[in-house]
Amino acid sequence: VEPPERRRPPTVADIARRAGVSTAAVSYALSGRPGVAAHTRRRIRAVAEEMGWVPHPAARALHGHGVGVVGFVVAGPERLFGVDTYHFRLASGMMRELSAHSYDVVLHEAAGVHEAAALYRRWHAERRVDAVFLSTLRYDDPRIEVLNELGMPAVVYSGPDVGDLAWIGHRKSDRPAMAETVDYLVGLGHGRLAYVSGPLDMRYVTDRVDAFTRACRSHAVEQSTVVTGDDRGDQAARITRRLLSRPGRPTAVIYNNDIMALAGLAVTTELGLDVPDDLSIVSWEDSSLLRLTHPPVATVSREVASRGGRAGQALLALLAGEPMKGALLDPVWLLPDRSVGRPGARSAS
Amino acid sequence: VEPPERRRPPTVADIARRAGVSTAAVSYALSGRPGVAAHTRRRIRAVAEEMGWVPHPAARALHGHGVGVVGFVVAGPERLFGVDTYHFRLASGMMRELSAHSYDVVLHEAAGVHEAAALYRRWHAERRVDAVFLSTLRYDDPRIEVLNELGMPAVVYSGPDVGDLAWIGHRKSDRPAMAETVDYLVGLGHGRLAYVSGPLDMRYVTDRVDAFTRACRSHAVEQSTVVTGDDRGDQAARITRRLLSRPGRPTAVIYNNDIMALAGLAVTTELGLDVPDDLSIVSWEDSSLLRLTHPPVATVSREVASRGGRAGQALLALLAGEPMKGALLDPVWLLPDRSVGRPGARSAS
DNA sequence: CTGAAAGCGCTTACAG
DNA sequence: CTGAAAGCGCTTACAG
Repeated sequence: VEPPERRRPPTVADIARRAGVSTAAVSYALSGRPGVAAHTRRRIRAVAEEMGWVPHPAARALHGHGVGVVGFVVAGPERLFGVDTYHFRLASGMMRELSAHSYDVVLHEAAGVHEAAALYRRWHAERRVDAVFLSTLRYDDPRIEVLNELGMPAVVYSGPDVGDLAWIGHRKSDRPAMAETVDYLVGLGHGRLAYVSGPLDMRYVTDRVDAFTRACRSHAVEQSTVVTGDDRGDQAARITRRLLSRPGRPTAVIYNNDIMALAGLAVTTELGLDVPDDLSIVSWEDSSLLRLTHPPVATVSREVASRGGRAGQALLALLAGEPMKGALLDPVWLLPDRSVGRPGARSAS
Repeated sequence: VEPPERRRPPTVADIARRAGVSTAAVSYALSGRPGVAAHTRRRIRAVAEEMGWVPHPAARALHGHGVGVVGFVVAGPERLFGVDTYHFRLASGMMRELSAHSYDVVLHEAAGVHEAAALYRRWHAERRVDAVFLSTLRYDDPRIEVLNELGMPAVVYSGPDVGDLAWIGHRKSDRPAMAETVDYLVGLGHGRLAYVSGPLDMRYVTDRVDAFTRACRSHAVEQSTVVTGDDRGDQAARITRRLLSRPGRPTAVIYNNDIMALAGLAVTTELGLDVPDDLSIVSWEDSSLLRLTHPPVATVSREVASRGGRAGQALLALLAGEPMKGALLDPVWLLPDRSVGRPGARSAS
């Protein structure tokens, strides 16, 4: 057996020599731009094909062409990596769309939005990516500023209010879905509702909180509670324990994500309470985890990967230079399941 | 509003002009190699710093230097992406290690090992990555062959039997941990054990199956069952239902991952059985999910991200040209929890 | 329509 | 120790 040597791949010069033309002719022929006769083009392409030629991206990048890479920085907090799968699912959908067009996706974790912004600067200086995707917008998000300053092509997952950057998102963020969820619970007879939220510096969280509060007020529910969570399951468990062990405990709880809902469900069961008779449980952003629990948990939104796919399409449009300002995602709604019912149904019947 | 312009970053020529030296002097000064006087070097570096110079990776790549990117292809099956978080956690640990050394990580999903091998060919031809990380080895894995043929630097997560490629892994794969787990369960009095495995084309799976079978045989347990799963929760639920509804049902089940264990736990509870009195449950590769369930589930291995970190270190060694053939990971063992107990403890007490 | 030439930003032998 | 020059693989005005 021969030693596995990295064979030197053929260059345009090799092709030019073999085809008996100049490297410029090869370049024009291969790029598909006018400048060579049709038959010359055919011949050059045949030679290139035969020699297994593939363009060297570094050489192309030197001429201002893209490097064929899109970056996605997941901005902390660090303790969530590998627990909350939300961003990975988003990335997964995005990758599928982009890789079909030969784009690679660089995934990066940053401890926070400032670290993410610093990374954008480095990526820009080193020309490592052609565009970035950005999600989970904060208030006064420093990333937006930096991207605008650098003139770095970007798609932001948010509402239509991110300055000049392109975006995808829902028309009124998560407000309509939250309002509808509260309507549904109230319609079932729930009078004491709680929302265990995510961190309040996230814009989508305050949107949900606000919609929750408004909807509860408009229905004049007996009691509405918002508890600020940190998206972690163990904290959600502690919060749930506290909520359920006080008098006038809620009859329905909405959790910010599936890990939290899972933890809430476990605590409820452990306390000897029944779901949904004693407590109805609703979650957001499910990863299909909650269809495996007993009982399965109702969730507002599931198809995270498909939203990542839409992000990928938006990025492709942007990179192709197409006019691309914003794209609305399909609205999400509560999908009821056995974790939700009329309060006290068992004891009542 | 002005269109956001991409400012032209400074080049070595800019620095040379400003410092009054040649571009060669700049290159030597910046690379840290001999060729310029110490004070010249200092001055040039100061100018570079002041101008915010960062090397253009494409230009460096043209000289045979690496592009500063490591690739990790997760090879199917597709339906698992975004559900099983194992590879993401592995990638997360790897990223942390590599990004500290300014390497980016390209994550890619492929439908299977042949698709992954094809992607390696493209990456090699396009010089997109300096090295790859490869996990979840199959039998006669085509990826190994292709990587050897291309002479592409790679670290394989496996045992020490991958030809000339570098590897990380456990000395005897997962065999010792599985054997110890069976010992532990038998020691508690379990006589009917089941292992709900992953797909049998994975080498680590057959290692676990083999160790399970041997250990059960050596203890002469009354009954040992291996059911081949596909790593999905819904299938694990069906398997568990079948296992538990037949006479002589197992008293302890080992699941191949945490999603399967979660589903198994839910089915057991739904059937009105108690964990651990009626059934003890053990899982593998937990993402901390199983510390949130009721009861929390005993798992064999948890620190997946830290193993990804070790992979990252191995890759860095390889890329630095250090002699790097193999590295052993810390052994993993069963961490008992409340999902495991003596069979029939409650009825007995 | 075609070719010779310069250039992208960096590195590296090669003379001084 | 230093500088002028060539080159990595490709692209793109610019003459013919």
